[in-house]
Amino acid sequence: MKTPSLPLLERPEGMTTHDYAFARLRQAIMVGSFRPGTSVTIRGLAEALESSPTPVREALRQLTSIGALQFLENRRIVVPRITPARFEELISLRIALESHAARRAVAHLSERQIERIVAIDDSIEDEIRRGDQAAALIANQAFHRTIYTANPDQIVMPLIESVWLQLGPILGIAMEHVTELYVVDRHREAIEALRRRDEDAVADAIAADIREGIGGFDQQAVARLLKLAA
Amino acid sequence: MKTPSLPLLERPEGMTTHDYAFARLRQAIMVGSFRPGTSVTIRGLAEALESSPTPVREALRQLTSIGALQFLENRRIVVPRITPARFEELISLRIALESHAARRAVAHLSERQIERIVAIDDSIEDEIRRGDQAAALIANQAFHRTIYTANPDQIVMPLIESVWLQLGPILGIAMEHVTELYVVDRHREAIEALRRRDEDAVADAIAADIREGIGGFDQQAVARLLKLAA
DNA sequence: AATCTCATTTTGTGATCACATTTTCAGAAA
DNA sequence: TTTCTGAAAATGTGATCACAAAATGAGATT
Repeated sequence: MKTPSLPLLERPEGMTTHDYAFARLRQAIMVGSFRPGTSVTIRGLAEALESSPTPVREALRQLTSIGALQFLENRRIVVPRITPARFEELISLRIALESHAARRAVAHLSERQIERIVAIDDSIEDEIRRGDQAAALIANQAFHRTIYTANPDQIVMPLIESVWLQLGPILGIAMEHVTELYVVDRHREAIEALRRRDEDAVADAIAADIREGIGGFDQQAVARLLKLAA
Repeated sequence: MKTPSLPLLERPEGMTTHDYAFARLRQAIMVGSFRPGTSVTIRGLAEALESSPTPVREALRQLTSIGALQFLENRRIVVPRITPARFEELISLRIALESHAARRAVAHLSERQIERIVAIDDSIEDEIRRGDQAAALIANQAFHRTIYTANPDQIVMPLIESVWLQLGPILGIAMEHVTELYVVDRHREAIEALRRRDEDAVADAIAADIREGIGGFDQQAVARLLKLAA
């Protein structure tokens, strides 16, 4: 049983072993380090994380709760496989959730926060120029997250991250087979709409950003990617 | 540390201790057995469930992943408190998620399934007549769940249930202070729309059902309920 | 060469225990 | 009466172990 390698992640002092395991595994899945269908073992990950089964098992259980992993009937733990239909569901769900979240964040965004969002958008382009796909992905998520979490009572962010996690594995495959990073996004448009406090325009820009970004893969392209994953 | 009492739940043969603990705790929270702000302990629940800390802790960790519980900084485990603003967020999120889910289920519903949904709707009225609030609540959830899960590739149901769970505690309080059960719902309207395969009408009926049901509480009413919970 | 059998190994599960932190609360001090 | 103090109790954490189920793989059989 080969255990996938885990990207490093700083461990803040005082963080419990369980929280660290959860954060590290979560990030690994989010950035596409695990292939769909990969199976992992508690003991294997415990060893990789230099800890013991108990906290790792708790982390894995949490990850299944948010759809990032799956405990099968035969007690095997696997990264869920993605079908073209499931992929399409995930994309349409992203659009529904994130337009909703963006719309409800508009009223809470200060000029200051909008400037921060602009800075994040610039950093995305930096990472793309540098060719660091994983960093660009993280920055792109930060762009979206910063908008949505401007709403202080927001409940939706964990749900959105759950969908991101479920898209992680296919994203990892896509990154491997794309030589040139796509630069197309609707971030400028979203920012302009934020400045105008135009909720409809913000929601539309976010929806278009998703649809034309990862959602832009047609069914054939997804099927091709998934074949590569088998 | 008084441990809240848990509604009984059948334990299928072969179900692991952890799965049983999770299912039982989840249902308890879903039907409002736990008050907002209540704190629970691992050992207390382990005793109530006649098992040991390990599987219970895993179940609690999962429940935090879906927003049903909260591990505080000081390591206390509590049922999240609800503010009027949070309540409003949850309702608007329910509407966004469930209209989306309903819309995407329409094409998959067979006549047969629609008849099953009608039967469930009848059973809701039975339970209301009988005065069994918890049973009516469960049946109402079954009504919604049956519609949404007609879509076989659906991803959204776990997210919807997460929102239901977060509404559970305030629902429990509401049930205690409402003598007569409200019978108003838009189920008939939704069923008619399903029969016509009218996606927009289905989405509208579901949205109205939520808005006029639990969502119908205005901020003042919610604040009053929450004061009762303190 | 393909399939079957069975012993070995691997793996998830759940109970237990030691430890450190937090909470509780009785008694002293102001 | 209120506040402070410190010892005892309660609690979350994580490592370990025994157990049962599942997976593995070598050797036998067809």
